Amino acid sequence: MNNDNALDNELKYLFAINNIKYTEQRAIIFKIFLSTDKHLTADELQEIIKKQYPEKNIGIATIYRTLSILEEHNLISYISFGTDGKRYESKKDTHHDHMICTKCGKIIEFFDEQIEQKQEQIAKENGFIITNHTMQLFGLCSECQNKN
Amino acid sequence: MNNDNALDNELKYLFAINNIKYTEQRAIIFKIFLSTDKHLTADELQEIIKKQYPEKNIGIATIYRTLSILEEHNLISYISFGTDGKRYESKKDTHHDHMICTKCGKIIEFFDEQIEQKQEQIAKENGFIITNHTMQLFGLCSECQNKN
DNA sequence: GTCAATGCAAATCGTTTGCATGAAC
DNA sequence: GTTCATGCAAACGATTTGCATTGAC
Repeated sequence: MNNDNALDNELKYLFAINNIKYTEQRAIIFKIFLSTDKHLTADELQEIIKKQYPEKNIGIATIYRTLSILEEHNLISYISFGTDGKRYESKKDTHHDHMICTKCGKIIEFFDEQIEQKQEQIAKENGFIITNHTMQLFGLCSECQNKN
Repeated sequence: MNNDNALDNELKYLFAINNIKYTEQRAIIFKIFLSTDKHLTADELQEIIKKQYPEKNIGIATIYRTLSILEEHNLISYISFGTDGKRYESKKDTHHDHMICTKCGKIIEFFDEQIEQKQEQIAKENGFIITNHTMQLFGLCSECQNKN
């Protein structure tokens, strides 16, 4: 399809300026992130690939390696909590933090300029340079509060 | 020693009101948390036990089980990032968040009332009830900035 | 005495690595 | 053609589990 070719060319360019060699596997993985707002584990990604590209077989090792590369180049980011592994999301949206429902797993994204500024200020006061940060509020989403 | 007995009795009481059966292993683990401000992994805990209580042998499974129980009852809390496992700390200190140096692993604790209030406000706006939260600023501590 | 906690070893889960093969430039 | 990416299977590290034994009440 034309649209797909156009997108592929965009990806080739994006990868090129990031010094990432273009391969079909990497493009597929990145396109999945562009088309969803979900926070995916490596496993879930592989499931999606099986459904969406049944003729392709992308090994789990390749998925992990690709996720690392995309993350190093700041094209995706991840959140992680407990033992359940990392969940990745595309960085097409601006930075934000997460509220996570401990009952149903729902993730709500939010952003607060004031908190961001405060974080920078606190870091500065401690002679610390922030390269990255995560903030996660755990609790119950409104639906789960009523499900008792 | 008398002091130890007094502490043990306090722990017995603390465990009792939390509905945690008192065992020597659990007491040892909890006492280590009371006597340090470090953020410990299960492994590190076992090492400390080997040194501090050479005559005791506490299995790693017991340590993990105890950590879960103490955490469920809010007597300890943990931070986790990446694949390196959870790091636990006692809750004897008030709530705080963490700055983590990605070079040397140093952890700086901090607390900001304004951020805490903002978090509550944002949660409320989303109909979300916070039970718990973590905020981690990753970057370089002042020493590591100069080590280049 | 009963039932839950422990230690041990085996199992599990997410992730990483070694290696032979295949694709990108 | 050379170099780097892939898929597979084996390795890994943190954590969990099954089970026989021990300890708490």
